[in-house]
Amino acid sequence: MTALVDVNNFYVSCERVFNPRLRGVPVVVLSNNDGCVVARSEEAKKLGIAMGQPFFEVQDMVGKNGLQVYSSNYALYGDMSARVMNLLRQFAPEVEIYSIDEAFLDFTGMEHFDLYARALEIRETILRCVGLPVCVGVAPTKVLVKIANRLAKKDKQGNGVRILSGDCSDVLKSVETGDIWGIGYQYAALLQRNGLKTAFDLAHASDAWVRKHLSVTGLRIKKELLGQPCIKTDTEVPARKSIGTTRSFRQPVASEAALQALVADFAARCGEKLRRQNGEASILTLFLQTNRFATDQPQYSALFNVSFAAPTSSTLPMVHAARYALKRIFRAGYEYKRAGILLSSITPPGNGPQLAMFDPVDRNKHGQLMMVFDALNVRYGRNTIKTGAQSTGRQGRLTSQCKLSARFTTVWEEMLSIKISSDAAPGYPIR
DNA sequence: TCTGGGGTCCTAGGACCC
DNA sequence: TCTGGGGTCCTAGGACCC
Repeated sequence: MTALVDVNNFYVSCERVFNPRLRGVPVVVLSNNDGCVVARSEEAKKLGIAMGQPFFEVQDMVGKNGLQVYSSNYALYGDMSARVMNLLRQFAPEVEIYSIDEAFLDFTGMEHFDLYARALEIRETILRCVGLPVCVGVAPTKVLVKIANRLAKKDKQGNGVRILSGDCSDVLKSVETGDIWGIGYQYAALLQRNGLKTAFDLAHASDAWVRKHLSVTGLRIKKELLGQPCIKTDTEVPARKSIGTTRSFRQPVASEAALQALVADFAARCGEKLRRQNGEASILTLFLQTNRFATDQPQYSALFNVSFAAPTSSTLPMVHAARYALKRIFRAGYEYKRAGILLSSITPPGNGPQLAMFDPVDRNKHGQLMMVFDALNVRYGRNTIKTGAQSTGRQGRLTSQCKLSARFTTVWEEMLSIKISSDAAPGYPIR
């Protein structure tokens, strides 16, 4: 058996831990650029706000319905997530951290325990120690445990725990195909066209048909619905196969000079992420896009790959490659809305392909330099030291964050302070 | 006016090898 | 008329996840 622990409305719940006034009222958290809604409280869902909906479409609810709005605060959410994951490790020998707010727990061999009581204990522990509400599903396969967790969340009268075992036919008949983990919008439409409406229908379709139309991934989902585990629990944190830094700009950017600085910033950020996982990359990709929603404006999008002579983790050749790539694909006369840098073909140090006889980058020198870069930037804050090609920070913010809460748990100066009056706590010394 | 960011896996097709 | 078999690697594109 496998358990899935998932924090309810994670980003919103994190904000509520430090601001109890947000409880019981509609709250949403926005995506990076304050563009889309990425988390909603139950009250916000009831107002009809959809996941991924552009914020400007619901903005009038701020005044009309008392909607509370927050920019995403990844420093806070990342730290809260780490606290939850640490607590979960005491409940199972193997924990797979699947995303920032959910984890699979391997319950193999625990079938003779009271799994329901154990799931309840997980829920109570997380709530008591971190202040976050979670739901727990338990089932024999990952696809089924996703369904169990979803049912636990949907049942408002229940206590946040749902166990699926034995014959699940009735449950599967109540689940629409689009609500199955791994069946997205396109596959759900395809299944619908072919008369498969529920998880039960998919589970009993022929293997050959599923394989043909939904590829091997679909076939695995089908078997998991029948209780045969096909998707392994992976507790090792896998090294990333690609690393990217991409941004949509609040104001479109037309000048090549401004883009040169921005792509240098993205490349430098990618280098930091790559070094954190102790990898080297062989390929750098730059892409540029105009605003695809502005259909009345001329559209252009392009992508350019640069291969390094030898795999590298140094920011300097990355910045150089990014600027070179921009020179190759930049076209004047367009308003660029989005750009990004991707690193790929990532290998452990010294293991990647070398494409040239001589590596133009002095590995030792760059290695030491980057250690100093990273140490300074960790100690004194991001971009304390950077390459001359990067932006100077004087151009003003390119992205916007309208309402960012404090980094309550990771920055001393932003820690929550509480005033206690002597009337509120008679008999206790006030500090 | 306004529309995120960061990933993974799979498939088809082309180029190339012996 | 008729034109092999068995591979690898790469890329682009499509699907999905949170």
